[in-house]
Amino acid sequence: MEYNFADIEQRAKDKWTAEQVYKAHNPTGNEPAKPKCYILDMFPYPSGAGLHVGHPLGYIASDIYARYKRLNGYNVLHPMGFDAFGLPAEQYALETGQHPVETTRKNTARYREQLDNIGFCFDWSREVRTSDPKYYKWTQWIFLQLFHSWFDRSRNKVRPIAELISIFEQEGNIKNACPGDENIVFDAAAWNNYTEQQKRDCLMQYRMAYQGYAQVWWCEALGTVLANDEVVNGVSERGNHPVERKNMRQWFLRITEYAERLLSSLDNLEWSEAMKEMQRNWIGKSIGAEVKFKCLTPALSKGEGGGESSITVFTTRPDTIFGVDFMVLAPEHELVDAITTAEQKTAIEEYKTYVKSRSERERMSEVKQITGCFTGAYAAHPFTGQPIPVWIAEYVLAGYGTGAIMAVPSGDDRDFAFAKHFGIPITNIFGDKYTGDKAYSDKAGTIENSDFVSGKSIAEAAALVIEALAADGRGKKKVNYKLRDAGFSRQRYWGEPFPIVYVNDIPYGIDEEPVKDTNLNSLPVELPYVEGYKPGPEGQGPLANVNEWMNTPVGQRETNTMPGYAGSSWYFLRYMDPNNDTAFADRKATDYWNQVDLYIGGTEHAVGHLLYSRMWTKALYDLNHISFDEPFKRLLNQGMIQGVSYYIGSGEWDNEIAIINENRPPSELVKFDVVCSFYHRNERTAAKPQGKLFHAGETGLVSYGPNIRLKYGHNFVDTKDRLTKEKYRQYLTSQGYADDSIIDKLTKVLWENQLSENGEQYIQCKMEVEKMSKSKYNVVNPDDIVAQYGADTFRMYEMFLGPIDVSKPWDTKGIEGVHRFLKKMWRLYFGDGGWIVTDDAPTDEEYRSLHKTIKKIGDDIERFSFNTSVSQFMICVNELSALGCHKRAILEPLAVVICPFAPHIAEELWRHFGHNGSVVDASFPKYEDRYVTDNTKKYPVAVNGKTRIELEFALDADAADIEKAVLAEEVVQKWMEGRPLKKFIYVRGKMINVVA
RNA sequence: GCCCGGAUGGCGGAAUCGGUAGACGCGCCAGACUCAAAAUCUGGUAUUCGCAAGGAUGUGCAGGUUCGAUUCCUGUUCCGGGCACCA
Repeated sequence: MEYNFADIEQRAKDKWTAEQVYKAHNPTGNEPAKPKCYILDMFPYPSGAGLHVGHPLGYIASDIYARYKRLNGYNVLHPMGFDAFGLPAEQYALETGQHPVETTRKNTARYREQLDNIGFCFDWSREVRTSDPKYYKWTQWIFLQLFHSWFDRSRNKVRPIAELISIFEQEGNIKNACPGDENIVFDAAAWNNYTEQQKRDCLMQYRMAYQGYAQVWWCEALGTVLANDEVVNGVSERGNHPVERKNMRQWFLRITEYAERLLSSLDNLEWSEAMKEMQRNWIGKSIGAEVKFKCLTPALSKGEGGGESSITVFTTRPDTIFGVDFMVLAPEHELVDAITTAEQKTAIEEYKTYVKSRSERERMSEVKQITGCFTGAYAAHPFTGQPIPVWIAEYVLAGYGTGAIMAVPSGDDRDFAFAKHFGIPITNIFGDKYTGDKAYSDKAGTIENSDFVSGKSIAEAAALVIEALAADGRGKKKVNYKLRDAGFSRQRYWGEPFPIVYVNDIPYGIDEEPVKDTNLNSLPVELPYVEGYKPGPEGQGPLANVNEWMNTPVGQRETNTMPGYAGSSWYFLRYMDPNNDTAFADRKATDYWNQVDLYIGGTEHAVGHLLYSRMWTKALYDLNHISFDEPFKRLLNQGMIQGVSYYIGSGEWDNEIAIINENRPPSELVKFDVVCSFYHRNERTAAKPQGKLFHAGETGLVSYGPNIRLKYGHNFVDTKDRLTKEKYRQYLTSQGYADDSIIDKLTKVLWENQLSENGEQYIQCKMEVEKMSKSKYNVVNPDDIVAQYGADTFRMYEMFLGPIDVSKPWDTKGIEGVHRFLKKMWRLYFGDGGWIVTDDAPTDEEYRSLHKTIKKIGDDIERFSFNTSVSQFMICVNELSALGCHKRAILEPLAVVICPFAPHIAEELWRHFGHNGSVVDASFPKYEDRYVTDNTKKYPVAVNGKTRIELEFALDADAADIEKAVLAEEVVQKWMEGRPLKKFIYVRGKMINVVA
């Protein structure tokens, strides 16, 4: 009886669906108490390209873990859903004229089909989609909670804004400094005299969800704001139009208030150190000082305010203050215009224009080219009073620290390079340590040439400087975080609308006066269905075009929408109670399922999604909506599955210039045709003049590199990466080139001189590992693999490829081995005539094979080493086959052990063993110690570290006896070469080393 | 540029706590079965010297610690991910 995976898998799937075996139950109280286990995958964004074999990697891992936990008696929650709002769907809508609702529906259906094909144990009855109004109703609700709350620094938690208002009414903000603007200070009387507008403005500076200003990429030609992704080489990806940074009013989440808690509670999470480190670096806590430098600019001292103006800098090295030779402001710094002298005005304006065209990334990465501009202004050194020149430069970012730095060129590499470049004299404050060739940035030694801190260590000097500055209010100790508040507005259509209405230009939540009593007050605020998604006027989102939606009798609705991470910041809570219409989830459900026990996803979410989710969880915890303040107890990062691309080497097209034009006579431009279809948008091979990307049909000049991409080459090359003439013909046909003359033209340069062993002409292709993506023509669809080999083979092969957390290339060729293994396993159970399992008593050897496997699989699953599990199954089946074992006592437990990996075949075998229920509900077998421990060990015996012989001893043998036996050995004597024994090393169960 | 990873045969990888480097699989080579092919099975397969026995070398590169290093430390090269509006 053959291993007919198609039948087997269909039967298993039908059973699972019919009996709803994967439905997870929230406990009702009178059920037997099972420990819970919440296993979650990062839900996918349903793109139009469908799933490729890389996507399910993490899902298979979580599926194995979920099934294993269930076999071990846990109540398992393992849900799946879709992150369905986002930019790509809108982009696609703009290009094709299909509504995002439609494309999203189609794409999710396709994803669902592909996922179902693989046999996951997801409880689909709990599916969530972030773009479903029933879901985003609660995204909006949580936004309102954040809008209506503030962070109480003294209690280190978020509280309702109503409580802040009563504090203001009684004592002003004396005890609660304003996080949005430290200069806002008022007492109760002042507060009570504020107008409504003034009160709302003030509260906005406290809210966890607030409005402020942020720089965005503005594209005049497209009339829209662009994502970083849509800006390539300084121009818009669509149409190559110029772009610039523009300040716009935006919503933000005040995540910075949580910086310290986000940092400190990392210690309790079972995440990889690397992942925690990335979050720590992102939060970027640094301890230093804030120092005020008085401005010496005449223009300012004459200013109308009359008060002294000063530049505040943040520095992590207050000890180096006597080495300050110049100061640098971010070009966007608010003081720049005020302090710039008349002579420098033009130069400064020019420089600011240049900086507007630069991304933050470019500004931070640039080290070779040093740019900056002198403002003409000077500031006074806080101790010496010496004038210090004030510059602006792109390497200082407005968003970090105070947007201004004190530059110490003798102690900082970048300051040093800047000073050298602009010829600014450098003061040495490190004595002999500073040579003048480069900055001395080591944090060791003493500070010199520095007045009252000369001769002091760095720590002592820093403390003394801060003390001296603090004495008269010119500075103070300061903790700074790199973390910035999260921009929460998008000028887009396909996202959650804000539950905000502007009344007299003041934003109100729809649940508060004066909106509360109108018909606008109910959630969700539904996204209106519109035909077009063109940008609104003046950089507003498309919703600004929908007048009947935007304009209400009470006021105007907010026309921005929420960003992609809004819905994904809390979805793990919704799975616990997905259909609840009166709360985001019932408290009983969230108390029960609690934290996610295991969360699996890619490292690309290290600082975005994972940080925002943690913040939302903390806010909901502080406001007493849930009972835990960290969402993901344990995190596992899966690596990427990369694609394998094949290239045909060719000298002929090297550096050739051709004109792209589809209407040219075919006879002359055959080469170009072929090249173009191979090369389409492939930056590796078609150099893009002037940074341009070519789309089919565009016209321009292209020079070709020496490699041609063989699209989907894995379908054509043989095991030695060779492309035979026949396969090449097939390839051209698949690309729409049926004309043999093309082949002849290409033949001259492409074919190898020698024929293959089979006497065929061939091209030796070059294999390369790249990202698996549609644009690289190397994607492999899991559906094809499942159709050819079955889901069980696919699942096991994905795991067999390598460790879950590292990137590795997909190679379809290797799948045969796993498929052969399953067929071989099948033959333990079935002979030519059918079921051959007997009730014979197993031998000791058979028991050992089984029990070692049970132990290894359990251990491996617990440490997520799934690739070695697959190896162990192979070893076990090889052993049992060699022993001719067809015994129930061995094979029935084996079927259960393999169930997490290959659930379909396990279900089929379970049925043949006569069980009515599903194997999913079986129990994972327990191993017996006596079958997994050995009594003797073959020790490798080394002489001076080199293994020379293997000797077997009992594990409980006496050390002295072993030494005697080893030294008596002829081979050992030979390698000791007559030298006396210096040391005898014996590690029980490991090895023996004789040192002579 | 900064932060975080990774590098082991022709290929994917194993070696779980510093203790026999290359498990398992692919590919390749040889053989069995077959009219033939497929499927299946058996044996071999890091490099190198040697008929063999056996020896030498070998985990990106250069050092270090150790009786012993793929594993720990220092430096370095290359590759991948992230860098705040892709998700």
